[in-house]
Amino acid sequence: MKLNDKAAVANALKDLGLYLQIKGENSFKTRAYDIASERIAGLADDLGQLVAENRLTELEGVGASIAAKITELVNTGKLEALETLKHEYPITMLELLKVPNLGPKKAKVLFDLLGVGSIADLEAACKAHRVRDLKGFGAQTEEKLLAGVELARRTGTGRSLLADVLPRAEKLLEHVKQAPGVKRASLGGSVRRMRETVADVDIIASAAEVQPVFEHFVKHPDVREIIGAGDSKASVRLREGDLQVDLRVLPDEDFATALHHFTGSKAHHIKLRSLAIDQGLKLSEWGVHRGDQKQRVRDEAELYAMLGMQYVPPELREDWGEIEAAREGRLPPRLVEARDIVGNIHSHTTWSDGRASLLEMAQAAKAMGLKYYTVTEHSQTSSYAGGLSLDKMKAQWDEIDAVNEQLEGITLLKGIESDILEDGSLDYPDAVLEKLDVVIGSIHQRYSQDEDAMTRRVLNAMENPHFQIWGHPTGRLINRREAAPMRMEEILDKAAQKGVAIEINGCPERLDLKAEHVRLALQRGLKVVVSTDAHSVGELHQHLPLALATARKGWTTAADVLNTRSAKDFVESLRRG
DNA sequence: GCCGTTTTCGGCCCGACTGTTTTCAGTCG
Repeated sequence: MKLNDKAAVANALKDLGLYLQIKGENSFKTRAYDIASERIAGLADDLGQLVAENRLTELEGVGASIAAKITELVNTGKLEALETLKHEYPITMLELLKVPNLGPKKAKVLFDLLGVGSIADLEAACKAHRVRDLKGFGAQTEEKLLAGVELARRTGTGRSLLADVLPRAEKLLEHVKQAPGVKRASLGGSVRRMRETVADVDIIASAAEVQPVFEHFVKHPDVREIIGAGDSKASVRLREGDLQVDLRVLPDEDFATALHHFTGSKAHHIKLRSLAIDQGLKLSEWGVHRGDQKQRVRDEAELYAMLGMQYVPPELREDWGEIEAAREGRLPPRLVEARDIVGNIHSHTTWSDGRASLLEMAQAAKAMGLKYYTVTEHSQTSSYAGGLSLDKMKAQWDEIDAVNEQLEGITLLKGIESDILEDGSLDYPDAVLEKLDVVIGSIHQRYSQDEDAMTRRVLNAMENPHFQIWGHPTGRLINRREAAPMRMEEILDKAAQKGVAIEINGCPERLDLKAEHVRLALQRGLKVVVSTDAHSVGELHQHLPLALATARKGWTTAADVLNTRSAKDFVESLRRG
């Protein structure tokens, strides 16, 4: 069996690393599997091709040994070393590591001495008080592990949608800014890096005195319990969703380096610190030191300048090549920002499955300062979503004309979100499509097609000269539905050849294309649209920042985005051939 | 296990917090 699935290969390597940790392997060895796993997960190239051409070891962090394991995985679908370990331990062994405060060392002791090989085993052992007498454990640890069992069960994957967390995090940040003596405060961690899912919230603040800030922080009504508190860090859990929030408070002179440290990512930092060492510097949350001499760092820009590289925006700090690019001056000078966006792309009204009228949506877009608004209802095959028949579409054109008459300062563009049918054809005759300003083509059903069929379906659609924007390309729903199987590189090559633009859809659970794929598209010279796919006025506001965040994370500049252009330029640049 | 313009062997990012200890190991980010 062939396994050309980056996520599956990355997971196998990660699991292998975890098993080796439990076995007590050298931590640098287990980390090597971790690094390789992340490298594969974020890989731009086609994995099958790298294997076929024997080029895996060209990847940083992949040597002969791991290359052989990846090759085995891709060619056979299995990994002997991992299968052996899976037989050595219960199948549920790795789930134990999801319990807070239980790492590989303690898990090994629990398994070796008590036979604990699952969360259920752990619960039973704790309740029978068999854990507290083990060396290195105690009554408090036993209680913590028992509480951790509850938490691990409740939180499932443990990662929430960015959109669910971001507003709550911003609210807490505002609260922290109000605390006595706070000079500067910012979000950090994966929320600041705009990861599509996040596990917790980090807030970093500067103040002369720490305790008053902590006391103010934990009084927020959203805080359910205090998990821990030291000299510089307080951790709490929120009432809703068990979300953990860590607050660090430091002297203002340490703010920049602390913010940088707690923004991460871990991989970005590990590489950056190695670079610092090469330059005789030591980098940590407590600052930059040359010998015993602490260097003054006022902000993050100064930190990167000190290391002789371009400033790296938080969204880019993933070790996806940004450090090398920053050293060589190849980072985009400025990523796209909210102020660059002048048109709303992709939206639904009560004509199909939206919840606001055309006029209401247009007025809201105008109030946001936008200059144009594309009307793109569902097409006739999506009857479940109120897709427009030909007659209805023509009737809507009259209303669009009327609203255009009525509203000053914003232009409505006539468009459609056409289904890409099973064979790749669009949902209306060419004679209708050619009358529209904007045609988005999206897949809405028959996700079960295999990779070949799905790839052919999209390639066929791109042959249609009226197909202008590929809408929510992979159809994934984060934490709910996998991306449709397709050969993304091949399709993006075709899109580049045909002049099809790619949507970056800002629905919280779509964020589709995702950032890694956005980079692939940009590398091929493709243009993107930053879109809301809004079904209500609220979603116009909520989705745009999420689409922008995804675009930025994919290294997008204003010049790459078509809806930074005037309505006239926008429509003209969509026209093909 | 990976890596290399002082090295093909001997390093590998760094520190806070906690609970267990009586100087430290494990976990976490």
